[in-house]
Amino acid sequence: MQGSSDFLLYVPIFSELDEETIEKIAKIGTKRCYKKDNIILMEEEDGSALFVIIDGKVKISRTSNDGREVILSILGESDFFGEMAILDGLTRSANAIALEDSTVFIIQRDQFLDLLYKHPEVSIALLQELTKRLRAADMKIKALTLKDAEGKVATVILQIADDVGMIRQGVVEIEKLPLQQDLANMAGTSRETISRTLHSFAKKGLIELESSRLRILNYEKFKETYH
Amino acid sequence: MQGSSDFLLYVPIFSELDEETIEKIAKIGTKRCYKKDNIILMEEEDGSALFVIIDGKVKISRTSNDGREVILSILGESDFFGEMAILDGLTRSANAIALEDSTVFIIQRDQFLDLLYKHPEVSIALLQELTKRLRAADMKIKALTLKDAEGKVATVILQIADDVGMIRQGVVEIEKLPLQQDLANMAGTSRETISRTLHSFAKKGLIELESSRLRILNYEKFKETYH
DNA sequence: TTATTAATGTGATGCGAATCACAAATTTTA
DNA sequence: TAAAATTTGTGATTCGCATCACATTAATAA
Repeated sequence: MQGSSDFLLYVPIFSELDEETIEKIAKIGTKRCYKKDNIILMEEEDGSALFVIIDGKVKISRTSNDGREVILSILGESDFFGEMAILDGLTRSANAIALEDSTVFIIQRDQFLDLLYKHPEVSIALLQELTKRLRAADMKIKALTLKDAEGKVATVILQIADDVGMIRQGVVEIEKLPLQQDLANMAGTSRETISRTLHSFAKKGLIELESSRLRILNYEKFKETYH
Repeated sequence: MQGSSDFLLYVPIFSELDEETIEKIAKIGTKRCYKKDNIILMEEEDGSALFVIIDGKVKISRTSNDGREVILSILGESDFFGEMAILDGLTRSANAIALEDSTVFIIQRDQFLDLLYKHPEVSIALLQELTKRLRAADMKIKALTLKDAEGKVATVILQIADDVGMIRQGVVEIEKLPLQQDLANMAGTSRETISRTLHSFAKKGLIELESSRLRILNYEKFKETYH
């Protein structure tokens, strides 16, 4: 059945595999749908699997005892998660919640480990992906440590732009900016500060806001100013 | 020459390899010494290699334009660094500076990549190590985002305890606590706050301080309180 | 040992941003 | 399309902690 496993081709860690292997992977996994706001997996839960997002958006977060939340990342189509628990066998350290109705492809731990042993190129690709995430995490730590609220907000905007921004002649557009509360949970500031800062950026002519659309008017300059 | 490559046995990513392969690795790399405070590698520098610490301590940090520093980690014997630039080919994102006179073992990029392809078990072990680092990074992001100064300091102390703490009947001892300024750069607070917070912990009976030695009197309770 | 430099302790002050409070606007649903 | 529920905007207030300033102690060099 041609096309049924196409989505796997766009997953970075599988993209180097030949068609036959991709088909095989498609068979060992299962698809599953999650409604908006539903929990895909929970902190401290064990039993592990790799989740590949076929369609939708998923929020990866950690929460404190008193219920406050840090959003570590927002993942979209062909991103994956759940690999950490598979690799080190420890319990999960984060939650995954569907931000919109989402479909995910699930590969169980053993099958995935098997894949790693049989196809070293998957390991290498996975190493590259983890490296990318580690770089992003280090950047975030730097921002949280050294920057003021304005700088933190800018860093989050840039991160989202890198993830889902559309570039059109120097202008980067984010179609559906997350809610201010979510931005706050990503930036480590308050919701009110997000509101004030975005408007201050707009006043300075750095960005343009209309409803949930955000345009970075001069991406290079913005990056330069707040990198 | 027996013993010359012993240090490689304790490096997690090599520990699964047979003696012969270890010997081979020992031959393709070179040793190098760095005096205290010397730069081992610099941000934005390219040309990559894997560095394994044979002896000493190395500080991995990032700096802002105005010279302020975030310490991402402090590494010791048989830890390694430099793998990110190797894996994704991008320029370095951090500095490495010798905190004391240190000896490192250097494997050039190509040789290391070769090793990864020929020995999948190295890849898997490396994946585990990167996962561990990612977990630590996520924890730090959570602490920086959600916790107050006290919580941040506690998190750093716990991290150091995990890295180099000696356990003796429920008491965890850190022999050589980093300087307050370095602790501040790790915790994302000021030097003064480190001083005040440590004394406040001591007053509460949570820790004991004597010169550069720190004892966490009730590790479990401390972890519980500030986790 | 003494002199010099580095690291730490601790009060006083000020500022950035969290929090509170509520109005306005937008989105959802009935 | 109106009503209800979210989400956003924006002032006023509070508070944590960075910063400043300097004394004290510890480490290093002379």
